[in-house]
Amino acid sequence: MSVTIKDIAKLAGVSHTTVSRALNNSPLIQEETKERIRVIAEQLDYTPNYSAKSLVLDRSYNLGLFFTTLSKGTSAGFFYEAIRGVNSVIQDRYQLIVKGIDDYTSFHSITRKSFDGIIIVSQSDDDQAIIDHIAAKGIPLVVLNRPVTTSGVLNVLSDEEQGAFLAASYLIEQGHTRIALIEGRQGFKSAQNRKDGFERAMEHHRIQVPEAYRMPGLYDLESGHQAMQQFLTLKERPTAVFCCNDEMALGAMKAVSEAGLQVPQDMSVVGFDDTVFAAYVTPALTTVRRPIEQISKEGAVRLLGNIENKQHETEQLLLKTELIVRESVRSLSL
Amino acid sequence: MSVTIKDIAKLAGVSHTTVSRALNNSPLIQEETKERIRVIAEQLDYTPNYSAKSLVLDRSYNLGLFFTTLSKGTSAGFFYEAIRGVNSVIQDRYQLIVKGIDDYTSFHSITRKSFDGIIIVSQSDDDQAIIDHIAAKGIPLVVLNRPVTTSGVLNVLSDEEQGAFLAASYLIEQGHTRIALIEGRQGFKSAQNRKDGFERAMEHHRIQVPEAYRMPGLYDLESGHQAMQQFLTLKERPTAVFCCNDEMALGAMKAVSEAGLQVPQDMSVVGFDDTVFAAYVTPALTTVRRPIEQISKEGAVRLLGNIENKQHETEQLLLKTELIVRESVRSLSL
DNA sequence: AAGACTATTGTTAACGTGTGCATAGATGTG
DNA sequence: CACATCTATGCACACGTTAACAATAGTCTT
Repeated sequence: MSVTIKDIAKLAGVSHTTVSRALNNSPLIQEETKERIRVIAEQLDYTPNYSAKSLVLDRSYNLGLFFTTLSKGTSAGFFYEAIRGVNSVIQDRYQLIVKGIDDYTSFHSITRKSFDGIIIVSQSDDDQAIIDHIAAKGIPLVVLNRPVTTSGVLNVLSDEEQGAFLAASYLIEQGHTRIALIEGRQGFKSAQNRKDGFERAMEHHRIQVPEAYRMPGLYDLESGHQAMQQFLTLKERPTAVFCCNDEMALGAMKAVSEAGLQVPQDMSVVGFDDTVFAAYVTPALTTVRRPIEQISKEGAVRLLGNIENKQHETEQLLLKTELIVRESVRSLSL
Repeated sequence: MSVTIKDIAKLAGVSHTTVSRALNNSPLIQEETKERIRVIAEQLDYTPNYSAKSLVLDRSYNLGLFFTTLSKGTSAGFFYEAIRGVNSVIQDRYQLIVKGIDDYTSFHSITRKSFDGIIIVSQSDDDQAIIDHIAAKGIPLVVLNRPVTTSGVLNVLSDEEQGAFLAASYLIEQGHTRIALIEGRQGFKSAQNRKDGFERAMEHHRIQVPEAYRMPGLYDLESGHQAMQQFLTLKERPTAVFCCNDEMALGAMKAVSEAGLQVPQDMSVVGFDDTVFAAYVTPALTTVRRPIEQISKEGAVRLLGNIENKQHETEQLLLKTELIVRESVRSLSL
């Protein structure tokens, strides 16, 4: 049996209502009464029953943090940074409930009663279904990492198209003209954005990219590895490869060294994400940094604001990406 | 306003009691009545209010997944695999609440009412305080990744001492005698276990490790990098370095190549954990694999069993580690 | 000093669900 | 046919908390 406000009330010789008010620091209660009740609560090691609170206050104290998938395709570093960012903001005001969207067989159980607010770290257009569901239920929602136009939904993301443009342009500025592309996972919005930025840079500088210089990828080490192996068999090899994330870049670099070649002397490589190990591989990887932790922090802050003020500040926040030049690209212009 | 069992009752012309029983598939209710009620519930898009259920059933439907820290020292891959493992087991029966133990200012709010069970992924002896608290409250608990003897607490971990022994012995078998150690983060149990395994191998083969061959580390890239830089300044350098995790090994390898030397020709390196990138760095890293995802799955399965059967199967499950030989160690015995 | 007002506390109902007990009807039994 | 038994349902209360309203005592005003 756990201790309730009624137990406290009995000991303090007051009604349980007074105890409730005292513990919630209501101005209605005399200061000395409050103090007396607080002391007793402390002694009894009282903890409020949050189920009861939730029932009457119509708040769950739960915040959902949903990823497109937990089981496939989400990179560990991304996942980690996102949770860290959100966690650092919510502190102990809410419980953080982590879920993979693809684990839901039905969105039925997602209601106003079970979540005070939801953060979706979205990697795929397929997430639109759950976004619509949540918006329809009127649950405060912020979508991170992917642009979204649903009305009433907050949106925080980085400008990945611009980042890819930067990286691809950098390759061109270093004198490369035979440039290949390893694409991201099919269906992930980021894959499309990064490819778009790449294409724009190519068109802008009037560089042709033959079909053989394009390979699909899955955002993992192995697919980057395979794609680069493919490029290395070509008669006229590319001199540089733009990889849509760092993990594929690492896999690609592995393939280069296995073939007895060197990065960047024989092949230049750029990645995307600036994961923690990018600076530590040899050669250090030139890549694009996007502020995931900042995105998730901003998202959480905005969500909390939205929950508490009820005001729908429906704006999209676009954070800039940054090219991090290291050692994996050779300059051909000298 | 959301729909409740009373709304359904009104439409079905029965009492809310009957609706409650019908939806919980009680044998007391006639089959056709059940069906009629189910249809109406479906039409109204009824979802039970879990706060109310929790209040009366005294179950929270929450499972806590606590890490020693979210903000410092936990590696992304470790974190990711642990969450995946647990998530794959619980499916939709419970909500998974992720927290960092160091975010708690007080354990006061951790009660039977707020968690049906808790999984602690423990990396430090300091976690004993929260373990004691949870055990005292009588909440079903499983501790992963670190040995624990508290009575009534389930425990699943890998035998890291043995893994480190394997790896260190392997270095010796390859003919190395000047072997250095980069230790794990101070206070983390794994750091102690791995060091112990290393020491045991050295003693077993009667190999002396001078003080200059031991450096503290923080489990991150940078500390591995610094430690190796230190070793490289020594007059009589080690020929091999045992790093207490892969990230430090990667940092160490970086330092070697920065010094114009090569792994494994000039310096052999072994890591620990077999993180995803271990196979893809150049040279591929020889390391020790421990089954984190399996540990977290086993842990979750046992916890659920414990919650539902109430039987305390207080056993410790020790999973074996495995040496993964790749290319980062040179054989001196030829 | 009577009425109005204020400060503090208590009474009671409500949130949505589950369950022990009562009840009514149906069925069986000798 | 009287009684026991069984089946299906309803009634009333409980879980722990908050909040609208009521009540009491004290203070102020004129």
